[in-house]
Amino acid sequence: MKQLKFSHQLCFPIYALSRLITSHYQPLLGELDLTYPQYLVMLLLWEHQSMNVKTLGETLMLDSGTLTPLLKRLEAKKLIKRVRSKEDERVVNIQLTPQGVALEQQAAQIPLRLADSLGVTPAEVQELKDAVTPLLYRLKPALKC
Amino acid sequence: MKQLKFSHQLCFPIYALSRLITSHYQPLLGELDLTYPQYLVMLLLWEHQSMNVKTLGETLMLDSGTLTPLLKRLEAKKLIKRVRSKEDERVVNIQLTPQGVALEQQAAQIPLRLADSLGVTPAEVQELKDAVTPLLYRLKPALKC
DNA sequence: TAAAATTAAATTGTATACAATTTAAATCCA
DNA sequence: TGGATTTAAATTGTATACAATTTAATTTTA
Repeated sequence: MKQLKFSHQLCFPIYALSRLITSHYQPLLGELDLTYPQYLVMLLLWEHQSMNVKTLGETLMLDSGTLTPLLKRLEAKKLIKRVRSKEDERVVNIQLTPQGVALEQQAAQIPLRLADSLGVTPAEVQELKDAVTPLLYRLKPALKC
Repeated sequence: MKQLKFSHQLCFPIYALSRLITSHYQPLLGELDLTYPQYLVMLLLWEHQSMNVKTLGETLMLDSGTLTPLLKRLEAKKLIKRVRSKEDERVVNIQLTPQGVALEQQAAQIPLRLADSLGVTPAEVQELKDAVTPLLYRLKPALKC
């Protein structure tokens, strides 16, 4: 059945490439004792200082079922604090601790080291981003979240 | 720190798009009681009849820690059989049951229905595959597996 | 305004992923 | 040939993902 041939599948290369890139991050992030999703959260906090769980979830396209335990692990490592909002008790704000702020210095070289590990040129990176990003944000509204 | 800006990250769009596409597969695969990685295994078996765990792992870039429990679940659903090779007792061959063979008919419309769900044109699909696939197979040898 | 509906997190349960180790079988080679 | 090495799966343990439900707080609205 031609349409079910494995090599015809679009999705597999994206699924496999995602895991492959993550595996290249792993030794770099391991030096900081972070996983890749934890690193994404830290990137957002370094940029925005404080975000709540809902906003983190919208940006990363992850739900509270994934984020709550992940954030508890970052809290256990003393990189963040989880603070319930005074104005709206349903909301939990995530803030960096001094250790969380300080970790940014150690992370500074990761993007360059990752590109080196992958052996990709800036042009290739841009081409790939240009191919993937529009589809991602066109599809995103279709999600329930 | 400019290089750590979230919007500059290459990897996130690929990571998020992979999960987003999988979420579009989910309702279609749910009709067959399959997950996306289980569907990938079934695609390979429909094409090749029999594959061992190692070959499945090389093709899907998954290790036995992922595949062994996944294959046990497919076996519990009576879609496959796990048969230890007579020639080499270390090898486990995966074979389709009659139910596993029959499921291909029910899966026939999934690729078209997925493309419809994503709202992508064949040209867009091809462009994306062309951007992703070369990098995937260039990076693959760097993996230990 | 008080019950109904909505919202934000947390919780529960299932299924990947993957590192690291273990087990058992096959192969190497001194 | 027989111990050392290698190989294929399985196992163990940790960390995502995500559907579905629950809990608690806020907002809507009759």
